[in-house]
Amino acid sequence: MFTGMNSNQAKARAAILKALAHPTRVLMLDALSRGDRCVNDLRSLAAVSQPTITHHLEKLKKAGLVTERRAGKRVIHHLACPCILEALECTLGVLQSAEKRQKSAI
Amino acid sequence: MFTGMNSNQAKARAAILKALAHPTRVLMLDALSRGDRCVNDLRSLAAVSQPTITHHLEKLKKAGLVTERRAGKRVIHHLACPCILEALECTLGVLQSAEKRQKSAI
DNA sequence: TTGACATATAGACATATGTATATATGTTTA
DNA sequence: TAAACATATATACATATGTCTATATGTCAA
Repeated sequence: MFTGMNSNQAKARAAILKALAHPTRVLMLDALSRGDRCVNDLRSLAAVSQPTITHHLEKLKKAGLVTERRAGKRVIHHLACPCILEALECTLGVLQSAEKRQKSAI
Repeated sequence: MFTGMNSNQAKARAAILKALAHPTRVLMLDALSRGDRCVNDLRSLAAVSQPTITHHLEKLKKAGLVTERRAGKRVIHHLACPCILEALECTLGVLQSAEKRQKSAI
């Protein structure tokens, strides 16, 4: 009998997806996909305070998506797992098929 | 100048990722990837009440991930956008690379 | 048409999340 | 070493989320 994914696997996967599931964090990962950034660089992506950016980075680090290193005054953040960009990418498919459904419904 | 993803794109993508980002919903999507299911079938995946399952399905429907049709007493749910399974799949890569990091840290 | 079954809705509630302000810590440079 | 800059931590708070129980609605079958 094939029972599919188990509860622990689902929990682990959901935890990673949760780390992605915020507009600001999506923007941060997108930026990091094009190069490493310090906190201040990332801050310019969204209209939120510096502690809020730090907080979002904390979540990404805990999920294993981002690593950091200090370089002088700055703390540089790096995309630890570029494979996660596929998850970002594949949301596009959902948006497009939703669009298609809307058009055909006219 | 290349500015990457914009705020609206990020919001739309995050909304879809948010719909995925719960253990029960991950289990439901995994089950639906192997065939259509009614609410009661899906209920057996997790130890939660029927209204809670209905609530999770509502979120998946709003995100455009799932569609439904009535068949007699049952309401059958269908994976509208199988491409979203790639997002589930790619979390595996993150988990594995986290595992690898832990081992090398010993 | 009544009873049984399947699903949806309403309402309540505890916890999680995202945000800000104020402040502390760490690092460089004058 | 003092000032300036970059980041982190503490705290508070409003809103979102996940869950339940109770109840309503929809559908079939006797």
